[in-house]
Amino acid sequence: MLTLQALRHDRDAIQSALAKRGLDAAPLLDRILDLDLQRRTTQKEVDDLKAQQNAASREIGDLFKSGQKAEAEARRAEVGELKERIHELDEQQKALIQQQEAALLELPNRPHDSVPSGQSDADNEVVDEEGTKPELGADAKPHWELADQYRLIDFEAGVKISGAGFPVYRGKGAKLQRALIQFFLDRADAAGYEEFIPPHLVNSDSGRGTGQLPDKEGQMYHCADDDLYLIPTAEVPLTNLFRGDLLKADDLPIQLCGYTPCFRREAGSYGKDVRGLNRLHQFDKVEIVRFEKPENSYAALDGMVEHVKGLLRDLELPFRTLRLCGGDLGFTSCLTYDLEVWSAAQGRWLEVSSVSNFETYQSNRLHCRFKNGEGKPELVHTLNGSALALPRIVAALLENHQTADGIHIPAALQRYTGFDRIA
RNA sequence: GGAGAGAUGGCAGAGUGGUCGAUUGCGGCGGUCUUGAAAACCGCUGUACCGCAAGGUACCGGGGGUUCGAAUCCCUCUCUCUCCGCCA
Repeated sequence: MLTLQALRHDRDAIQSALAKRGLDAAPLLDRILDLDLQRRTTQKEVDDLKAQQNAASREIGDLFKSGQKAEAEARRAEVGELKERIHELDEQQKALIQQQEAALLELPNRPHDSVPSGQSDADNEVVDEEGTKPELGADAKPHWELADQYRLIDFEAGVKISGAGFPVYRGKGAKLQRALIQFFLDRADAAGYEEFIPPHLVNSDSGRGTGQLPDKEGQMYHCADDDLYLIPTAEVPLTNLFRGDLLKADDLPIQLCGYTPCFRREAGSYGKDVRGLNRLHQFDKVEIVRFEKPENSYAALDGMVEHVKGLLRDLELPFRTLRLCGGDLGFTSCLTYDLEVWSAAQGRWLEVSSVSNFETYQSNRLHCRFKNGEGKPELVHTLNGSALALPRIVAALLENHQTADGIHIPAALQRYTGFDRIA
C-alpha cells in the first residue's frame, strides 16, 4: 500500500496519477487524510494523559517508599479517573487506525509517469515488436490439435482426475516442460539470479505481504483446515522471504529466481481464452524477483525486460512488448511491461510474461527496508517478472514451429529436450 | 498426536513488579595510535508515532487482564525447540 507520508506530501499528484487508472480517488484520499488528522489529534490527547499518568505513578512510588501512605492513596484515586479516559481514547484511536488501514488497502499503487491512461488492454502501448510471424499454410493447426496429434498433452485425462484446466503432459510433451524449466533456470542463473525452491503453500500473512490478500482472495485456492493458500505465482513465497527484514545497503540488489507450479482458480473465465493451454488452473512458471535501492529500480526493470526478450529470441518466437495503460495495470504495480508472443494458428497475441516495478507498495506491507546511506531505514523497491510462464510458450512453440514433418525444436532448446523434432 | 521448554534490540544473550528502552558481547559508525592496515583503547549506535522545537508516547512474539506502576504476575492465541509416537 501507499505510505501515509506520500499521501500527505503528494496528495494531488497521486490523485491525478490514479486518474490514469480511471479511478476518481478524491473521496478515498480525503477520507484517509481526514482519518489521519483525527488520529493525530487523538494521539496528542492520549499521549498527554499518559504522560500525566506516568508522572503520577512515579510520585506514588516515591510516596510509598518514603512512608507517606495517606498521600499516596489520595493520588491513586486521581489516577483512576485518568485511566478511564485513556482507555476510552485508546479504543478510539485503535478504531481510527483500523479504518485508515482498510481505506489504504483499497487504494491501488500510483502509476509511473510513463504509464498511459486508458480503460482496458486495448489502450496498452506497443513499445516494440520483434521477430517474423511465420507464414503457415491453410492447414495450420492450433496447439490443442497438435498436442493431441503428437500425444503431448492429454486434456481429457486431466478433466477426469482433477477437472478442466489441469492438463496432463506426457511423453515429449512432459520432456518439453522439463526442458523449458531447466532452460529458463539456467538463463536466470547466468543473469545472476539465485535459485530458490520455496513452499507451494503459504500462510495469509504472505498473501497480504505481496498484495494477493485481501484484494484477490477468490483467485487463490485455499486449504481451509490449515488456513494455507496454494501459491498463484512464485512471487508470493519469493518476495515474502524478506518480509519484516531490515537489509544492509550492501545486500542490495537481491536477485532471486524460482521454478514453481502456479495455482489459480480463474473464476469467471470462459470462451476462447480458456481453450487448450491459454488459461489453466495449474501451470508452471519460472519467476525472477529483485529487491533494489529506489534509485536503481527502473534500470533494473529494463534489465528484466531485456532478460525476458533474450529468452524469446532464443526460442525463435515473434514477440512484442507492451507498456500497460492505467486501466490494465495491476493493483499493486507502478509500471508493468507485458511480453506477448504471436500465436500463429490462433492469429492472436498471447501474454507470456509480465514484468513489474512495485516501488514501495509491496515493501510497505512487507515491512522490508534497508539502511540507506545515512543509516536510516528506508523501504526497498520490489520487482518481479515471469521468465517465463510455460503454457502459452508451449502453445506458441507448437503452433509457430509446426511443419509438414513435425514440430521443430529451437536450437537453443535442443540440448535440454534431447530431440530436435516432435514427429 | 502426547509431554516439556522457550519467544527480548542488526545478531547473540542478561534481566522475575518501580528512573528498564532495557546489562553485556558481537557487528556497525566515529576517533586515538600507525606510512597504511591489524591489534589495543575511547566514544556513539533500536523502531514507530505526535511535535517547528524542547520534549512526549508506544513497542521486550500477538491479543486481553491484574496494578498507582508490567519485559517481569495472570489468561489466551500463534510460532519455535527438545523428547516420545506415527510416517515418506
